[in-house]
Amino acid sequence: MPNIKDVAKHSGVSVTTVSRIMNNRGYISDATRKKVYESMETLNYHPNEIAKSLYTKKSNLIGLILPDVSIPFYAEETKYIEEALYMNGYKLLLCNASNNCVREKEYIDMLQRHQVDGIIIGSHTLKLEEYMKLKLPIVALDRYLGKDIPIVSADHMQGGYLAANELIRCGCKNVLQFEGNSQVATPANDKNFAFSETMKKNNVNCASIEFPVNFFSFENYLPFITKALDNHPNIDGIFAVDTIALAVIKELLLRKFQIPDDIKVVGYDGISLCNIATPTLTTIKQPIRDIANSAVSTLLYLISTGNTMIPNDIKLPLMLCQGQTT
Amino acid sequence: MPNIKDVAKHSGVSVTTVSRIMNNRGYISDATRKKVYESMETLNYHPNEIAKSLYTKKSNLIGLILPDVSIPFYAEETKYIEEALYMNGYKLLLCNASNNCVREKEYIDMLQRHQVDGIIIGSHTLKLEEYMKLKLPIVALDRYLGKDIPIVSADHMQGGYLAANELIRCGCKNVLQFEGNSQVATPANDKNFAFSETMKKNNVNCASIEFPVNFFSFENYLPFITKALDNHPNIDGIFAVDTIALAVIKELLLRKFQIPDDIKVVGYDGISLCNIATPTLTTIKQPIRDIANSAVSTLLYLISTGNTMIPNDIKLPLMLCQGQTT
DNA sequence: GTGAAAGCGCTAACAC
DNA sequence: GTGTTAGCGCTTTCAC
Repeated sequence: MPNIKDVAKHSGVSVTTVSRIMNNRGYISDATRKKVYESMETLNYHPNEIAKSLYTKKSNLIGLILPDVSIPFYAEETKYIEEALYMNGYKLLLCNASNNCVREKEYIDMLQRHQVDGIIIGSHTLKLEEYMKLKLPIVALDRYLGKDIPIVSADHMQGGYLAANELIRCGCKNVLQFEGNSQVATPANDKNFAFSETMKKNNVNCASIEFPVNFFSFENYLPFITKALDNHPNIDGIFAVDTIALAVIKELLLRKFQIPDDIKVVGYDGISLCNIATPTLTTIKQPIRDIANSAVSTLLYLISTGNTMIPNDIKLPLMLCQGQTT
Repeated sequence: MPNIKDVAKHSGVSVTTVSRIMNNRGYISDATRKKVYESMETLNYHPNEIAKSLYTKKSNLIGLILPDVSIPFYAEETKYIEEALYMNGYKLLLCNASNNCVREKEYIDMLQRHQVDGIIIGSHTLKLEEYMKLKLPIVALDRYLGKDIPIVSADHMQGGYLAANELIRCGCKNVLQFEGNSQVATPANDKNFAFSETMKKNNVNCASIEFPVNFFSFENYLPFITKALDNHPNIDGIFAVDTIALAVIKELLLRKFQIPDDIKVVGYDGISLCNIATPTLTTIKQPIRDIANSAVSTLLYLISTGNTMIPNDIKLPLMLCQGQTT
């Protein structure tokens, strides 16, 4: 691989000049510029970002730590984050922490060694101190990682309210919600609080079932759901995140329930699959793209201000997406 | 951030000694080793991989170029690739080419500038020459990128055969398959060939419909599917990749078909959602994890041998996953 | 307008 | 066992 010296030699100028041309700094005569560009072309020169990073102390790399990209919600989030970073000249180092604290710690360490300019974290298996002692710019995706670490998330209070209202509108009197685990420190738990509060205010019976921590695999859902439905035979409305809602619907259809006649279902997240499922799922859609964009712009802001200006937490509005389950 | 010099000074040794300790090279007395480790701890030292990479000419970074991580199949593939890389001490730079040749070209250029040690490519929007002129180790994921670029994929001939046989077993006499676009140079097209050949041999009528290029968004599927079903009213079996199969099922149920009584459906890919859909989809499951592992080990092999030993293409076996649609 | 040279943080001869 | 030093490919100050 040719380097800047080769280009300089080939075009008969100094490395300084080549560097200036690459970075558009200082005055360069058109003749020189042209000559150098030609040399780059013929030599098939690719500037070495690593050498540049070493000097400038800027890698243009951003780490993204998630529990698991293969979960549809995270997969979509990742896509939009990558896109927003790309638009701003940054590249994405993807880390699947797999809800494993050893791995999450190793990833954070690795990202630091690789001199990433910042980290977006949507996982949370470590102690708050671990996050707070990092000297890097960090943005949390829907997680409470500690004081002074800005959070970007949907406005889950509003989300829970929207879900509750949809079931109330449909005349439900006896509902069941599947909650995320309350141990996980995430604003997303607000949706369940808002949901049951709204139900209470409207005199609707509301039972809640908490999912175990890190219960992400589809195979695990069904037995858990079966038991929940057995224990709550008289419900007429259900609220759960999309993937669980889809599994619930599956079980309900097996039990010969008519949806939405006998029982209504409202999902949460708004992953693309809701539209392709049968029946299509009524769901509260998180603004995945806006969340990604906000997370990226917040992080870039932190980077540009040297991580000293702490921006406010950001809460983005959700939307009801009407499907065939209500 | 402290550097190797600071550690050396703090522990009263030379940078060489510190470097040796970090890399476990040469003889070091236990006392020195202990002293240095302590200094690292107290200074909160993180070795700078960028400086190391500059010297060693090895970044331990691997680029992954895909059309779109948010597509479930790619999302799962990405997860396993990341995992396999992590196990081998490599990190993943994720690139969504979005079926856009300008972006794909920019990504390849960017990955080269960042000195990645290799690239896994599951996209294909550029000319073969563009891939072949790269001096980097490359592995193609289910794409023909050019001579001497090894391909890892499922054995799609077998896959198409399995799909056909399942429909034949169920007594189908008049089937329809949705094909990927034949313009895209991928071994995956083999499945459609094998499918129709097997049908022919068994005297089953087989119509084929080709999807437009880069037709990935769920919203686009339905009108296309509607038209296809209108044009083929008397079919009793359908073969399509999972996401399309799910959309087809949706439309069939809308038309009051009984599945599988009136019509059988076989999917392809075996994404996790097949199990959670209602009815669960019978599908030909690609060995996503094995593909990821093979792609990574092939790439690491190329890297270790200096990209000179061209390994054979790898074709991995698929499996029928029985669901409720056949 | 252009060049010489120092230095970013690390590794690896080579010396002792 | 440990230290001195050149150099990886780039940017930037300072000099002309």
